[in-house]
Amino acid sequence: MNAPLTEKTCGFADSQSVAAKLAALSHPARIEILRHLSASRSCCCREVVDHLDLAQSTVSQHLRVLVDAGLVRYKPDRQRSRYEVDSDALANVSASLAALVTSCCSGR
Amino acid sequence: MNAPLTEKTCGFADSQSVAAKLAALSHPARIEILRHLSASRSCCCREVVDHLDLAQSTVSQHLRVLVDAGLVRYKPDRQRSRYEVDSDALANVSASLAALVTSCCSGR
DNA sequence: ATCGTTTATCGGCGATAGACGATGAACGAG
DNA sequence: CTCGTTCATCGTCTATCGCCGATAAACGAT
Repeated sequence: MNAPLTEKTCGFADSQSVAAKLAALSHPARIEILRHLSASRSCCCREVVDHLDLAQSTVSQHLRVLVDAGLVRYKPDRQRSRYEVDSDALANVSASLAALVTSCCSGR
Repeated sequence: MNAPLTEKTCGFADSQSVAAKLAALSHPARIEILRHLSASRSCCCREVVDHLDLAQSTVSQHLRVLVDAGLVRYKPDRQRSRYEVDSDALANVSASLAALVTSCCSGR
């Protein structure tokens, strides 16, 4: 965990922000997109569209959700768009959830 | 991690089921409820209502979402309802997310 | 200059989420 | 038995989600 957590490991981000990040992950298509982004090098929208069997506009929206949540980085590149997973941010979400779970388990 | 994962650590639950569990966690009120459940001993609906400043019906619905997702156990007790966090299930979700994150990070 | 490709965004549609109040069932206490 | 408490469920309303097709902008290639 190299990303500096704004909260201590045993502390919490507020429910609001944790929920927001998890919401971005709470859709099968977006999880699939994340997997594909991390596995692929190209990371353009089109490629995801081919992989996913959804309309291009729909995929673009899903990507936007991930970007807005800060889980995916976006960089326009010619007529392509480069999307890539923000590993640190992702690790952060996972850590937040883990912290929540830990506190729930240790509390009993 | 004492819960036996049905998939290998490096494998995945399908996106669908992971997404469903995360969806249950993707609301501030439900996260708050989880925290309260784990911190409190009583775990009845009323107490959560007092803690949360939401209508009783709304809280009941949130609890139902958590129960349906398998993250909270429900047991009727007299006129009360006992809700308690299913630590194993919660740990499982966390592990699934961690596995996803790990694979995304290791892939690059 | 004119295509073809890629992409983001808009508008619309149906479905679902989230909130509430009202209601009735269950139950303890009096 | 009756009253108060607790709870789940129902019906309703509004907002948002998820999806699509259409469109326009950006850009490379011809």
